[in-house]
Amino acid sequence: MTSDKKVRVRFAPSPTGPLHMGGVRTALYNYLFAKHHGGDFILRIEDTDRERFVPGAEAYIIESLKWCGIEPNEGLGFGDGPHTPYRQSERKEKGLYRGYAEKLVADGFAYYAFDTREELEEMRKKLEAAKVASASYNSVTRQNMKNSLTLSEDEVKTRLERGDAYVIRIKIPRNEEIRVNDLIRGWVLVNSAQMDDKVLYKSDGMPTYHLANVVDDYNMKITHVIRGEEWLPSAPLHVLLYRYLGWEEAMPQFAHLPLLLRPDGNGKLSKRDGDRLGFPVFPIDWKPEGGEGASGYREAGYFPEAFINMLALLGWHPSGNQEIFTMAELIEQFSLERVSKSGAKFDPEKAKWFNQHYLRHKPAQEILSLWKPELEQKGLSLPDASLLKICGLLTEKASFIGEFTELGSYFFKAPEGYDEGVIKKRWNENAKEFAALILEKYRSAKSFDAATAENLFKESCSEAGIKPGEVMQLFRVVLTGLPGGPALFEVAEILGNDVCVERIELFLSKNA
RNA sequence: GGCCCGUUCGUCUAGGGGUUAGGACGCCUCCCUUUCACGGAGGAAACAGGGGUUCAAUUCCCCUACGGGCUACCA
Repeated sequence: MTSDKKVRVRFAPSPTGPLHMGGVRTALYNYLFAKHHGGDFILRIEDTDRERFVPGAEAYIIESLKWCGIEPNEGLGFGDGPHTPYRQSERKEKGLYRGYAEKLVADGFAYYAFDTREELEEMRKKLEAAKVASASYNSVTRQNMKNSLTLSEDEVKTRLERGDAYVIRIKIPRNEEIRVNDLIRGWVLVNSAQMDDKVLYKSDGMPTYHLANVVDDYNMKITHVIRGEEWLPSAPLHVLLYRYLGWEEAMPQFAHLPLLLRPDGNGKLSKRDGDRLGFPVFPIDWKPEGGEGASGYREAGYFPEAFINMLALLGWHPSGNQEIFTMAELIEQFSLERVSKSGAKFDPEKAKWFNQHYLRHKPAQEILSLWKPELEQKGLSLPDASLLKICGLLTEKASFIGEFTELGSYFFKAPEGYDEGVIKKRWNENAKEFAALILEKYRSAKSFDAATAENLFKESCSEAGIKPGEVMQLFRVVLTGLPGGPALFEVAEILGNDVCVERIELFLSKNA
């Protein structure tokens, strides 16, 4: 066990595009685990694949984590730290991987392979034609390939000196039981006969994920590797690497997280799902330089707390029935033991519900500050005191602040049309009498608040000889144009009696 | 195909050898309410199938089915 050591975990994405919500969840669980144990959370960029590198992806990852409040205390974009650099391409430049690959060769755990892509392709075709179960470069097939195990020492030397292209492959033993202890799944056993001689060092001079990952985790003193389930099949390879490098004592513990599945059908959630499903799969908007972008939760109007809360519960569950969690509560309660084993499709409806919940529990002042930029942009203004009251009323009707402007349009301007159904049903002789009465009462009101507005309304009703219920909705339509909305007299108070009078007059002018 | 992982309401999940199998979202009904929403009270809704083990299995074991992942000089 490594329990006596300070917990250190890392999130190690590849900058091959925007980080999708599954990646954010992996980062979140790493963060929660680290904080729960008073440990460190590190961000490392695994950019060993030059071909898939996407400009802007790295900045996107950093900004996403910041928006979510998942702040690494060490790593790229977060002040670096004692193990700088945190970008694998830069670590490679410093020669941090090469030596380990050479050492593995020297120790007999790896070898040089000179096969061309065509030769590899040919081998696979042959094996497939022969109906071999796994057409791979392994303990059997390597005997027929061009590598330092089959070539003479002289030829290998000549080829290396001549500068022939080569890779370094791990020499997987022929038949050995490899055991991986996964904190979520328990022991996983794999026979090495099923494994292939994975490339550790590429011909372009870059280490592959497997080598770089193990070397960095060791050097950065990582104690727990928490990553997606797609890595479970290569965990035995990593175990072997720790062993061959002589680091078995320091090997981190593994925890493979269940995958986030596509809500609509089959397969794991992928970056390509973009906006296709009708909701975002990314934390924030992705706007590549030319290419096609995709929308994010931030721009869709989600609060980071809601997004995080929703994500935390997608694959992890506390022992009780609590569903609403602050980050601090998540940190306090999180444990890998309570992470589920099976993949999760997520439900956009529930995400919305979380947002609605957080919206309702936010102070009006904070909501207003979030709404204001849109109001200013659209040239809509009212005194803050009124806006604050409007926020209070609209909060109960909306799931997102983005709905406010439309939902409360009548606070800013007189209705341009009236709900026809209500008028047809309620605009009769009695109503006309009521309208004349309330117009006068509102016009001469000395002070005006919700209670006054309601009292005057009721007086008008009784004087016109009708029940309030008969004209209540009509009156709402007169003031707002709409058949539904927040408490009517609260609305009237915010509008003020002058505006109410104007709107009654406007209505009468159009509906004589 | 091979290897690995998984399978409780539509979805996220709790639970665990004997339970009325619990909660949440969504859906439906009722109450509150001028309306809509909120809130409150209810309701419909699940242990993939087959074999074992056991007095007893949804829970443990095996098989099958289904789902997922991996199978690159990608991560």
